Amino acid sequence: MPETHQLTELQIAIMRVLWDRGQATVAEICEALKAERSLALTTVATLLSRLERRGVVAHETRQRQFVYRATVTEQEVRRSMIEELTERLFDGDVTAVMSQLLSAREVSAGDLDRIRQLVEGHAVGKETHPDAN
Amino acid sequence: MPETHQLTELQIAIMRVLWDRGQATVAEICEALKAERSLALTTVATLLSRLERRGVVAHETRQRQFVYRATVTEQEVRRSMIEELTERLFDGDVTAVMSQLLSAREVSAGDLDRIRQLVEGHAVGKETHPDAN
DNA sequence: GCCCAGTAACTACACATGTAATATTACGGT
DNA sequence: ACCGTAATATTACATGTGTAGTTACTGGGC
Repeated sequence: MPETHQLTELQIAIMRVLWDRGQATVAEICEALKAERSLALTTVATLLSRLERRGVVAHETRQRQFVYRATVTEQEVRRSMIEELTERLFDGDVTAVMSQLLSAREVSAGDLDRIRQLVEGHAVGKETHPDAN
Repeated sequence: MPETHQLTELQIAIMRVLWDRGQATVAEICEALKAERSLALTTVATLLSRLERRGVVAHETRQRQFVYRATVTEQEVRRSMIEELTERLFDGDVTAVMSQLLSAREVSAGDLDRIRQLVEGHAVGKETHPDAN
């Protein structure tokens, strides 16, 4: 059972660096984040310890420095968080979420095409016999 | 324009009561929530004051009791929150969110049909105005 | 062998949230 | 007029988060 990993914006930003690079030192993460937000090294270090306490990252010491890596995948967190949102705010109604997504954003024609394919692909892989479309 | 309304699970639960009923007293909200979580009246009152401070609910006094109502619609909050999630965790990629939604949940054939219609409807009614819905 | 610079550890603080006890206030009845 | 009771207002406290200063440790250079 995957516990629910709810992360804040800043926590996600940090995780993103780890997901993208596989691993990183505090300094590297700090550097990577500098564009969006300028944080002190100690700040990033604190955040990382807390994330480690929560079990979503881990570190090993390499030549006197902590090298962090994520222990949960982006997939897992994405799943957790979209699931939570769907449940809490949309009462589990996937269609409502889709509707919201489509109406609130600019969705290019190409995206629409890919979405169509997703839906079709999903329809095929269903055990409920092929409904005539 | 629309500030971002990020609400926690409990806050959403309270808002839901207001959205469903239009308005409610502290006692009514407390009662409505009793099924999922048993909270003291004062707890609910505190939560409501804070929500009022944040501007998402308002109250009027009616025969000695506060009657609360939401000042933001469920639509607005849904939009805000799904938007935020899409942006932060999915890097704005609507298709990725869709994919996650489809793969992580049981989606009935009926839902798939409705989703198809959503997509088609969207493909047709593009550009002009962001109304509809 | 000693000290510096770079790291990590510890400490700190403000704000939001979940949770509720206690205090205050004021309406309605006798 | 007084009081009890039902509401609200005030106060409190633990936990999580964003943010960072200060302190402690230690390996490498002189």
